Amino acid sequence: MPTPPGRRPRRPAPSRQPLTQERVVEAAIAVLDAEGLEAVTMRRVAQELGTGPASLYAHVSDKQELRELMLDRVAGEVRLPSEPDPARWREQLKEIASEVRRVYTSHRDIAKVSMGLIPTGPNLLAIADMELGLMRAGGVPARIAGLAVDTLGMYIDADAIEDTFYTATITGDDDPWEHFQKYLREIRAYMAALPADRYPNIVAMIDDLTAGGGAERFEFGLDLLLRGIASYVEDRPDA
Amino acid sequence: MPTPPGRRPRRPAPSRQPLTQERVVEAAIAVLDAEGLEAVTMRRVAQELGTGPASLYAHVSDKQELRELMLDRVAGEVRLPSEPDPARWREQLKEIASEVRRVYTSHRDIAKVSMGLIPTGPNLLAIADMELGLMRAGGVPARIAGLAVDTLGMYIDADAIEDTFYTATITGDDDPWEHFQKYLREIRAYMAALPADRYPNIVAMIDDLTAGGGAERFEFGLDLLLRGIASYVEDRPDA
DNA sequence: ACCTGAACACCGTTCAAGT
DNA sequence: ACCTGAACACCGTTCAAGT
Repeated sequence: MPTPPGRRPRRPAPSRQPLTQERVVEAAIAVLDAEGLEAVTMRRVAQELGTGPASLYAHVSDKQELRELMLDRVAGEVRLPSEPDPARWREQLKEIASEVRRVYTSHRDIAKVSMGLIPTGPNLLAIADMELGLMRAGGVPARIAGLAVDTLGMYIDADAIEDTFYTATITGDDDPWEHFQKYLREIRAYMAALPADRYPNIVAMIDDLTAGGGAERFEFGLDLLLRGIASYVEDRPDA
Repeated sequence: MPTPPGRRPRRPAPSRQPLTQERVVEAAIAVLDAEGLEAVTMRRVAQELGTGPASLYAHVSDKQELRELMLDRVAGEVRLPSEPDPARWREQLKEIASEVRRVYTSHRDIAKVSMGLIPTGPNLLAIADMELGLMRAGGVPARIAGLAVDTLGMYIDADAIEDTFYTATITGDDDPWEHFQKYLREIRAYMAALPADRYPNIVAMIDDLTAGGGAERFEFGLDLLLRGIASYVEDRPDA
C-alpha cells in the first residue's frame, strides 16, 4: 500500500539505527571537524543525528561528558611506539609529544577540552602510561616523572591551542597560509608602531618574536622541557 | 511636586554616572571575581551596571574585546621589579612568572582569556618587554629569547588554568581545601582501580602522580624551562 | 553621541508523555 | 528502556527609535 498524500513521515530518513553513545560521539566529532568546538552544541549534534537535543541525554550525562568522550576518542588516533626503547627515551618522548600535537591540531580546537583536565579515558591513560614508562626506563626519578608527565601534557595542550588559534581565524575560503602571513604582518606593524621608550625590547626584537612557524616553536619548547627533565637523571648518559 | 503614585522611575538608581569603557570593564571583572569567567555575559555585565546589554556595544566592540580588556586590566596588577638586575636574571624571571600566576589565579579563570592570545594590551606588553630585557641581559640569544617568552607565557597560562580548575569545582560553601583533598582521594581511588597490566606505570606511580600542591608543581615546570633557557647562554655563568 | 527596547536566532537541561 | 515535544531560563548581537 502506498502512503496517502499529505501523510509523509516527518523526517526524510528516520535514522533507523538506534542512538548509541558511540554514534553521538561520532556525530559530535563530525561537527567539531567541520565547524570547530564552539559549534558542538547539544542541539547541533542532535540535528546531525536527525533528532532533538533531549534524546542525547540518554547516552551522555551532559555536554562536558560529551566533550571528554570526544577527546578520548581523538586520543585513540595517537599512534604510540610499539616497543619502548629505553636507550632512546628522550627521542621517543619527543615523538609521542609531536604525535599528540599532530592529532590534536588535526581536530580543530579539541585541545581546549584537554587543558586542565586530569586524564581518565582509556586512550589518554595509555599515552600517559607510556610516557611515564619511558622516563622511568631513562632513569628519571619517579617523583620527577610524575610531575613532568603533567607539565608535558600542559605544554602540548597549550601549543595545540595556540596553533589552532592562529589558523582558525580564517573565516572565508582564503588560502590559510596567505591569511596567516597577513595576520603576521599586522602583528609586526602593530609592534613596530609601539613607543620604543616604553617597550624597547619588543620593538628591537620584532623579528625574533615573530620568527618560526608553529612546528618550530613547538620543537623549541619541547626541547627546553626535555633538557630540563634529563638534567634530573642521576647518571647522565646524554646530558 | 511629588511624583504621582504609579509613576515611579523604572530603576531605583538610574546610574547617573555615564557609561564608560572603564566602568564596563570594572563591572565585568566584578562579575568574574564573584562568579567566574563563564558568568561574564554581556547581559550579566549590563545588569551589574543597571542597563541593558545593547548599551555595552557603544564602549566595546564585542564580547571578545571585553575579555581582552579585562585581561589587560588584571595584568596591570602585576608588580614588576623596579630595577632589572642582570646578575639575577633567572631569579627575576622566576619572580615575574610567579607574580603573574598569583595575579591570574586571584581572578578566577581569567587565564583562559590569555591562552593562545598574542599580547597587545599595554600591561601585557610591559611584562613581556621586561622578560625579554632580562633574558637579553642574561646573555640569552635574541632568537631564543623571542621563542622563550612565548613558551613561558604559555606555561604560566596553562598552570593558572589548571590551578583554578581544581579549586573551582567548589560549588557550595565547603572548605576549599577539604574539597580539594576529597577530589584527590577520588582520583587516587580511580587510578588504583585501573587494570595494572594495561597501565602498569600509572598504577605503580599513583603517589608520585598526585604529589605536591599547585604551587610546587608550578615551580617544578618553571625550573625545567629556566634550566633549558639557561643552557643556551654561550658563556654559562651559572649552569 | 550615547542609550534603549525589542527582536532575532540561538543556547543547555528538564520533564511529563509517549512507544 | 529509549525517545520525544515542549518548555524554562538563558545567550550575543543588531537595529530602528529615542534623547
